[in-house]
Amino acid sequence: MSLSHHLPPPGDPYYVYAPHTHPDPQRQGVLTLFVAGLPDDVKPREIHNLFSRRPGFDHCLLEYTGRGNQAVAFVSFFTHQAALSAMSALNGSVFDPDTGDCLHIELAKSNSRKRHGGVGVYRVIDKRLRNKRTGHENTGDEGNDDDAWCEDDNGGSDGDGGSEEPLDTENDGFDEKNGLPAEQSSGQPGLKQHKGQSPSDDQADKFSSDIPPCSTLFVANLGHSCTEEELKEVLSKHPGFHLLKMRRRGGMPVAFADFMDIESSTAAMSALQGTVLASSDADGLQIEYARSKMRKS
DNA sequence: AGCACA
Repeated sequence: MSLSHHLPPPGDPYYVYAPHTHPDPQRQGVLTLFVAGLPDDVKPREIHNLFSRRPGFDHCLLEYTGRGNQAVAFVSFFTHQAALSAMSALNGSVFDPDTGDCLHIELAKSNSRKRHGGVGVYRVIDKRLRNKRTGHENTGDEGNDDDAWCEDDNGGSDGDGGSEEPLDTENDGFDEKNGLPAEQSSGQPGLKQHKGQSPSDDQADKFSSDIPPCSTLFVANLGHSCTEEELKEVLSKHPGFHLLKMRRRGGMPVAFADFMDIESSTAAMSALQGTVLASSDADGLQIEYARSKMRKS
């Protein structure tokens, strides 16, 4: 085992020694996540609220499959890395603390088509059959608008590779009691344990980020005693990291971390969001895209 | 909540 030939060229700070792990070459570049493990009474806004907070979020689609009383979702991101980051952040997290339902997330087989109208926030496809005896028809007449706009526009003559609607049916091998390691929580922030009330559903995504993706990150909520070296130590573990600049304007210090590209900054942000440093005062790092890119050298 | 450097 000779790992030494991976050594970076001496004196090249821009060298990326881990050009991003891509466990599945087939699905490299896929922008859409397949989300299973959802309860049958999941609402499209819940999916939207959850994923729209993730950096690089583009759009989502909830589909009530006719099978197994379960719904699946397709969540698309602007970059493949953003999709991977969201997947690692949310996969395995408890979606409903009441029932213990866990999210199962993987890369979709193909990208979800973007909603071209642009009017609706999220898309819904309801394939639930009313004639089938389900005994679980809890959303039958609550006046919900889940089936308001079931889109079925397969007039797809768009020359983008013929991406069809991702109709996955082989992914529902997730029984509610199939061996889900309940203690697989590897320190994931996971979901908040709101039971009785969902947090201001339709407006929650207003808090996410109206800041467009940038290859420079804005890092806040640093401890008073945080040093540039401490932060750089953490950042430099992430591919594409260039350099760090710290500022302290009276109060708490803030920092700007520049990356090679938006994919790198997005991945690092997702990975480091909320990280508690030794110098942290309260909570962890708060990272956003910077409003402007760091000036080049 | 706090976003500079040119």
